[in-house]
Amino acid sequence: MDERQALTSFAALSQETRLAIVRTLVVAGPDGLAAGLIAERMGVSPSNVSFHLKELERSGLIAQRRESRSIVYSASYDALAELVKFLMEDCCAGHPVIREGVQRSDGCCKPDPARNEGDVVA
Amino acid sequence: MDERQALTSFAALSQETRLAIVRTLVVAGPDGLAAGLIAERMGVSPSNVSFHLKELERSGLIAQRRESRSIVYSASYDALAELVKFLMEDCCAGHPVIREGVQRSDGCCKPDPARNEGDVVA
DNA sequence: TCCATATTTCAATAATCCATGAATCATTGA
DNA sequence: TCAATGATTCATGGATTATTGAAATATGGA
Repeated sequence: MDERQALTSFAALSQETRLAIVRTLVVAGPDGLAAGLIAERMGVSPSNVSFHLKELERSGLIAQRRESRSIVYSASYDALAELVKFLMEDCCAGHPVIREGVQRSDGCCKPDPARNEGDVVA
Repeated sequence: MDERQALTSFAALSQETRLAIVRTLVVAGPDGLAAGLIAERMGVSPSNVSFHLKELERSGLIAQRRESRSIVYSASYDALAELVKFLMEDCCAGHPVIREGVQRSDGCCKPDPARNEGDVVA
């Protein structure tokens, strides 16, 4: 991920509705959600959600596909991972303290003892 | 980190000059850099850098201290780690795929065998 | 105290972003 | 083809953000 894309990704995530959309789509999974459903869940107008969805798509954080009459949006897991990576690398570059802080506190980066071979960290 | 702070942090990082400042301060380390030096390195006017520094401080990503005539800014590693964590948790919540992607590709989350006890973390 | 340095604050302007509602486009089924 | 559905686009107005240069504030040394 280049800086330009990171900037637009950060901009995309800096708006309440858009952050909520991304969180919702991440939870929704690869099947995604139709624009109308998203608008309903967010409690915003169709044209407004369309505006934000376009912004998110421009950043690459979500993808769209047409499905009959609906346009279905889904989270781009790759882009999200790339963004985390970008942030981590910038941080790690200067100070390992940060990545340690991340690894330590939430279990997200900690190797899960329950998981077996094929684990990423191993 | 609550959502409100994540939003302002993303907003802070969504501006080219500010992202550059953060990267520079992370590399600079805990000693930080004086505002004037930052302005010089970024190639922007003192008043403009002051505007952006205030924005970054408001988000909590950097901290300031006075040192004689200078005001010295430094990266807030805690806040940066919290932000990465926020992004990771939101991602991980819905899809482990993302954290896997992050862990796998850059070695940032991999424990470094070369490092020995007494490293920053200890 | 007076001056120079380092930085911020302020005011004004330009630029960008967000919300709204009307109009338009694409798809489906009668 | 016509009407209905689902969604986007467009134009507008209001709000926030960014840039600039001048003025103000704080510190340290002569």
